[in-house]
Amino acid sequence: MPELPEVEAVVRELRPRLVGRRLGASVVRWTPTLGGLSARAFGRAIDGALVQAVERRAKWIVIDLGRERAGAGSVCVHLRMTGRLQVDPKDEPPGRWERARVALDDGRTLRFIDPRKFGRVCFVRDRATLLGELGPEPLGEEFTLSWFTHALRAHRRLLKPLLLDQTLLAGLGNIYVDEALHRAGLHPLARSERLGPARVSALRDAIRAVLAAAIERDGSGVEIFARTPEGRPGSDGERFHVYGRAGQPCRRCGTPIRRSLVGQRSTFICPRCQPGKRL
DNA sequence: AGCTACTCCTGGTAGC
DNA sequence: TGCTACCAGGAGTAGC
Repeated sequence: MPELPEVEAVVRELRPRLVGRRLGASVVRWTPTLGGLSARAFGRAIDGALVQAVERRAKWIVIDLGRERAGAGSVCVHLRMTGRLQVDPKDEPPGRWERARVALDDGRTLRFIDPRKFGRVCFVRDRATLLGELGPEPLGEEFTLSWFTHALRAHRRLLKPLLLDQTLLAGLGNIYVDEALHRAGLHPLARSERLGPARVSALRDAIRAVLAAAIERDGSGVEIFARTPEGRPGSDGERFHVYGRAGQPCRRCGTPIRRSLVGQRSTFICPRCQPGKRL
C-alpha cells in the first residue's frame, strides 16, 4: 500500500507529465471517488485549469491548479490501498478498475485506477480543507528532536498507533512504522511518554532512515502498489526487515519474526530486537 | 483524552 | 471445478 515513499515516487513521475498541461473534460465512473463532489461540479471546477505544480504532502498527491479564475484550487489525490495515477494516451481503454480520467491538452489522459475504491480524487479551493490537520513531514525540517520529544510525552499513547496518527506525524503507514520500530529496537506497544532521550532519538533517526532508503529505491516492493505511473513495478522486494516476514529469521539476530495485531493492524516484530510486552 | 470496534471495498487465497 | 469464508488496510467515526 502506498505510503510516503511510494507517493513521492508517483509525484516525481507525474510532475514532468502534468506541470504546464491544461486539464480538459473528465469522466468519472465511480462518483464516491470524488469525496462528495458531484461529477458535474468536479468537471466544471477543473476544466480549462492549468497545472502549476505537482507536490506531495504526507500521502497526498497535490495537483496545484493555481489561482486563475478558471481553476483556482487543487486536485488532491489519495491512493489509499490500491489507487494508481497514470498518464496514458487518450484512447487507452478504461479497463475494469478505472474510476476517473481527465483529458490533458497534449492528447493524453490522466487516469485514476483503483480496484478497491478506497482512493480519492478531491477538488478543493483551499488545500487546507484536506491537509490542514496533518502533522509535520517526517523528512522535513519541522520534525526536530525537541519537537518529537515533546510530542511523544504530550500524547501518552501506544507507540505504533501514535506513529500511524497522521495528525501527529504525516506519511507513515503500517509498513514503515513496523520497519522503523524494528530499526530503533522499540516495541510497538511501548508507551510514548516513557521513552527516554536516547530512544526518542533512535526512533526519529530510524523513521528518517527507513523512509529515505525507501524513497531512494522507489517503491515498496509490493508489486501491485509499487508501480510507477508508467506501470513499471518498483525495485526489489527484499528490503523489509520485518514487514510481511512472519516466521522468517530476523535479518539482525536470526530470531523468527512474529506477527500479531495492534489496533486491528498486522504488526511484525522481532521479539529479541524489540523487547517488551508479549504480543 | 485515548482506546476499541466498525465501516468502506474487492482481489486474492485457503479450505473444502 | 466451483463454491464459501476470510483477509488486506488508511482513515473516519461512534461509543466507552
